[in-house]
Amino acid sequence: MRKPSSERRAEIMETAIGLADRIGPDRITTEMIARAIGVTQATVFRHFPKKGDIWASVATYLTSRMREAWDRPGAVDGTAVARLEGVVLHHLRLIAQMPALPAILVSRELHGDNAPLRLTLQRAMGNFHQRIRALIVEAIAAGAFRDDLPADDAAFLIIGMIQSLAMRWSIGGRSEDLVAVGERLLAVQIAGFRAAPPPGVDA
Amino acid sequence: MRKPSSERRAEIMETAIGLADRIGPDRITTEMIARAIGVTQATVFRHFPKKGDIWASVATYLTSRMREAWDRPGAVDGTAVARLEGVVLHHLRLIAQMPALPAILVSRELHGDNAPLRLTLQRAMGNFHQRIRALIVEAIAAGAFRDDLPADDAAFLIIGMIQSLAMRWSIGGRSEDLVAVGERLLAVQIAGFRAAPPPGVDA
DNA sequence: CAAGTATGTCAGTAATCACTAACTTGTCAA
DNA sequence: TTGACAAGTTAGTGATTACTGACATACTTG
Repeated sequence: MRKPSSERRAEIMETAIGLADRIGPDRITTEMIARAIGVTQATVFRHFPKKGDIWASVATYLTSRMREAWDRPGAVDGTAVARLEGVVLHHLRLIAQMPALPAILVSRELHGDNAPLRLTLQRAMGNFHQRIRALIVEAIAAGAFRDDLPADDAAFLIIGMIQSLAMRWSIGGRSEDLVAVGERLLAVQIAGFRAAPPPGVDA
Repeated sequence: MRKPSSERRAEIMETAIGLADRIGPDRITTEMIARAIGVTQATVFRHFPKKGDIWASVATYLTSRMREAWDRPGAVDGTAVARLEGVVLHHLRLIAQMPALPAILVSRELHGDNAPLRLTLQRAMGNFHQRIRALIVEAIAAGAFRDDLPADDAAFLIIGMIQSLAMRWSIGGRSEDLVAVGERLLAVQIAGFRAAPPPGVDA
């Protein structure tokens, strides 16, 4: 089963991503990848000189997939709030398709060894934050969100909701419908952003 | 340097927790632990027959420390909201003291191999959720939070805020003051819970 | 003080890992 | 058709890892 290198490389990356979900990103061996594909271990090294090169490629692949999801043109119309919901739910759908994503993004395989790679990932996450923050700012300007809402922190709350939901979903047996639960939590969070300022003090 | 086994065991566990922060829970070797303590590798195995036993002990140690933080009697007085803030900030202080905590809690070392251990951790997390949920219910009853707030989901939002903040703090250089940022984010989150129901529709 | 036991070291072992060199086979263009 | 290169295999290597058994030395208790 001979394949052109580009195909084989893609196959190796996809296999690594798939295994990362079940085994854990840091525990995958080149032998496992080779076995899953149906080639010998040495073949893996023909296409990726170092094992770390696989993860570097995976990282750029994942960041591009994420950017795709964030910048999709379909999310251009509608209110800012609707677009915010669109971006968040789209990201959740991406995670549902690729459950290893959160685990890979925080793995030492990517963060521990390789400094430029770490920067790439941090920049990607930063972009996500900026995107959400911009939508929140827009929603405030449109009067949908309270005008004393700190957009920066609010964006972190949204991202936190996504991340922790994904983690819970991953550690639990994936029994729930990730997107459905996310939709519910997002509604609660957005309701809090929408509401008028708190009436008074409580202490 | 001969020590009683209980002391040595504690020393090994603390060293493992400390190394988990810098190296990553899944990458720690018995050699690293031994070296850090100043004994030979074989000594580690005298006190923990299997390497996994170290992590099992660490897990019960961590869960008990967390329970301590959640159930501290000092948090009994004050309004429900004030106690909620107390519990959250106390948990953040615990993380600041033990930065490896989030990484250990989601590591495959604890979740992948050992099924009963996984249950212990899930139960601990569940307890935390219940604790926060109960405080939210109380705050709703007291009129501090809107009465249409779903306590279950709101508790998940709080926990998500903590977890993602801890993760960001860990991956970034720990440059920020974890507790201070947490206080700020928590205020935003709670403001959303307090506010009156959203005035209208946006689409 | 003597003896037993708890703690520690020394020196391994088998398994596993990333990675390599030499050789073979498929593919495609001249 | 053939020559050249791309893709795959075989059979290793040294390094690392969790773990073990035999021996040494400190404590402690009768």
